[in-house]
Order: sequence, then structure tokens, then C-alpha cells
Amino acid sequence: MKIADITRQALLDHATDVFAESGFEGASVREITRRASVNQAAINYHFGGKESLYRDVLRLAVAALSDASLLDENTIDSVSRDEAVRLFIRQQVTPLLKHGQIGRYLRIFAWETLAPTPVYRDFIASERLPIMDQAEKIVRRFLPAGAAGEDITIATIWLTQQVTPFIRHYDTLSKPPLSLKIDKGFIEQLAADLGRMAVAALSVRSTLSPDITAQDSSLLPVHNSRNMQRSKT
Amino acid sequence: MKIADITRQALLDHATDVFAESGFEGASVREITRRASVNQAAINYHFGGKESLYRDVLRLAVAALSDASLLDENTIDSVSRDEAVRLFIRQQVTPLLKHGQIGRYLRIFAWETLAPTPVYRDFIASERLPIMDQAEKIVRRFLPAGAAGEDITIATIWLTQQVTPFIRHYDTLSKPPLSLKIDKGFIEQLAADLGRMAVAALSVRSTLSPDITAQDSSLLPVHNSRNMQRSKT
DNA sequence: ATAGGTTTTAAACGGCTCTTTGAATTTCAA
DNA sequence: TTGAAATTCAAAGAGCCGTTTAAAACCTAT
Repeated sequence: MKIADITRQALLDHATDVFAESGFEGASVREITRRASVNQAAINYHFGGKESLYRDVLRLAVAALSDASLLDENTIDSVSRDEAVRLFIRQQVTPLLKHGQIGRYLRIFAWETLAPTPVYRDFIASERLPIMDQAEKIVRRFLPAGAAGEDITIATIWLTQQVTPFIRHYDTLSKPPLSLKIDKGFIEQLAADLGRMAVAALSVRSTLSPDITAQDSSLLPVHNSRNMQRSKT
Repeated sequence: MKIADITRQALLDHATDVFAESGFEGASVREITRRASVNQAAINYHFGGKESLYRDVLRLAVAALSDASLLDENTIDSVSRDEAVRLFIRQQVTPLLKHGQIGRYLRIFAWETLAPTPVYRDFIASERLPIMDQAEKIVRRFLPAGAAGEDITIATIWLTQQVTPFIRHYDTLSKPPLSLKIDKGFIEQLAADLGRMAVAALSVRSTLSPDITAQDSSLLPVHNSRNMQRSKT
């Protein structure tokens, strides 16, 4: 491996760290190059600027998330819809363990959902995020066939965002006063709990779902009521 | 009203905007003072610095969220647990409408959950956020009496984070290609859907909950299984 | 070994950041 | 009205930002 490739790789690696910690704007090229133990001008020489470096990190992120995916085009339809949800949740929870790997990428995307950078906008405009397609595919199996596009969008966003709070609250969980140990057992349980809750939540959106509680009669079964209840503005 | 109070109020108001848009670090005193049409030094004169201004904004935020709360100590226990969840969800969804009001505060807290500022850490260390207390109180009504503290924490975080994705994705929803109209009807429906899903999700955590779906036999009722399944590390 | 291209380095540039300063202005009470 | 206090203002200070530059060091192939 050429020496230039080593610094290039070091830059990508530490840039991922810093971008995950502070977001694109909050990250400084000085901090990145310092951690990578390379000269400050290295980013501009190897990548052409901070933005291009970030673009490459985003590219690696989607690639890594695709590789780590438990679901592909085939399995997503060959398993039960409940199992699909559980797999979808699990593939997002497990990165909490491997801290040096995919967890950083999820944090970068968390920054982008809060305040999208122009780089990110360009990025998703060109290549779609597979995670969104997966979520939509799964959601469609729960919603009625004639569900409105808005219903699907809302449910899709909802599903994709079920795990990210725990990515974001990683520090809250692992540090005092909670000091939870984020080990394999914890991850397993978290995946199981979240999967179960997600299945239950999506099931009430389905016309097939039974009444979910006996102690609240106002919870009538829903039949794609979205459009019926809109205000007539 | 004294003139000094007018600029002070203008600073607080526009600071809330900028902090909500860009977070604490991303916000600049130049931008705030420019929007407030006051001198750049005004923040330091009236508040003593950017940090103190932010502290005051946070103070106003928790106060406003408390005022806008549909739940207080009394009602949270006087209604059914399902109704409590729905009210909790609704009180967070409605700010999506009143853009100039509470929505900004929720966005500020969204920034803080992603990367807490020292100011925020100090802040919550002194006075607890009522929303967390509410969520925990509600969650406890769903979990078994002997539930582990970790289970409660996880479920509490989960409940508080059910709405924020939609606060964050406000632009995604309202702008092309979706271009959803965020009107009263939409908010009502969103609150209803999220409320129903949240109740369903929390119900499966309860020993009282019935089986929620017939097509997946692996979904057995759960009995506070968290501790039983932990790895023996 | 040497020439030629690649990579690294230190320094500087221009622009933005928050804060400080001291004078000019406005406000308000005597 | 006058004088002291409160407030506003323009300017400058000190520091970090991303980027550019040109010289130095390094590799590699002849």
C-alpha cells in the first residue's frame, strides 16, 4: 500500500469520527488532520477540500450500511412482515456494539436529519438510501392496500426513526447516572423490545389488526381514515 | 416597557430562532443581533455573553413547555393510561402548527440530544425536565410493577422520542417532493396515529396486554424478561 | 546515481467567530 | 433643564476557520 494511501485512509477514518461527533459544520479540518497525524493541507491535497472529504465519507457510509444489512430484496419479502420489522430493527441496533464501525455512520445521518448539509442534499438526490426503501417496503405490508401516500410516508419515517433515539442517547445510557453496560445482552434485549413494540405499533395501522386493548373503547379499528378526517381548508 | 427591555426581548426571540435552526455552536451572535436589528455588542451587554443568552433561552423553553403541557400532576393519574399516552403525544405534536412558538424549543432540545452543550448539561443537572418525569410516570403504568430500572429508562426514552422525528423531518414533509400541508387536519391525524401506535407499542410491554397478532406465534407475552436474558458477562 | 513526479510540510491569507473597549447617544430623575 | 446613569454604537482585539502557496522531502523508475 502506497504511503499516500495510508494518509488518505487515516484521513477518512478520523474524519468519520469527527463528523460523527460534531457534524459537518462542527468538524474542523485541523482536528481531523491532527488526529490523523498528518499535515493540515493534506485534506485539500488528497480530497480537494472539506466538502469532498465529507462526500467520500457519506459514500462509505451508505456502502457500509448496505453491506451490514440483514435485509435484501429477496429476504424482505420471503419472511413474515413481523420478522421483517424485527430484522430491520436489529440491523440498526447492532451497530451500537461495534463502536468503531457503523455506529459512527448512523450518527452522521442523525446530524443530517436535524440540519441537512448541501453536500447531503446532493448526495441523496443522486443515490437513494436503501434503508428508506426497505422501511417503505415493510410499512406497505402493514398498511391497507389503498393507503394514502402521506400515511405511508409518515409510517416510513416513523419506522426509520425507531432506533436512532438510542444512537443519539448512547451517552445518556452509558454514562452516569444510568451507567448501563452496552453489551451483547443489552443489545439483544433492546432489539427484542423495540422489534416487539414496532410490530405492535404497525399492526394497529393494519385493517387486519385486532383491537389492541379492552380498556379503551375509543380505540376503534381504523380504515385508512386519514383522508376522511382532513379539515376542509 | 423600557427600551432596554425591548432589545432584550428582541434578542431572546431571534436567538430562539437561530438556536433552533443551527444549534448553539452553529448560531452566531452576528446573525442573532442582525435579525434583532440591534448592535453586535448588545448580547454581551444585556446577557453577558452568548452562553448566558442561551441559558436564558433554555429557561424560557422549559417554562413554555410546562405551560403548554396538557398533563399535570393530577390529570396524569386521573385518566386511563391509554389516554395519558395520547395526551402526551398530542401535546408534542401540536407545536408543529404554531411555528413561531413551541416548535422552536423542541428543535433546540433535539440539538441537545445529539450533542449536549456544557450549558445544557449544567441546566438539566439543576432543574429536571418535566417532560421526562411525565414520560416516566406514564411508562410505569404500562410496565410490570417489578420492572427493572433499565427497562423503564429505555421505554421512557422511547416515548419521549416518538414525536421528535417529525419535528426534525418537518422540512422533509412540507417541502417537495412530498409537499404535505401541515394544517390542523394533518396534525390531528398525526397525533391520532402516533398516539394509537404508542399505546399499542407500550401495551405489549405490559403483562396485561393481550396477544397482539395472530399471525406470529413467536410473540409471546413478556414477563419483564430483561434480566433473564442478559448475557453473563 | 540521478532526474522527475509524488507527497509532505510550514507558513500565510482572507474571512469568520465571540468579546472588549471607549466614546456617543439616549433615558430618566432631580 | 441639568446631570448622572443606562444604553447603544462603531471599531478593534484575539482566535479559529478552510484554503492556498511554494519550498522541502520522499519515491520510483530510468
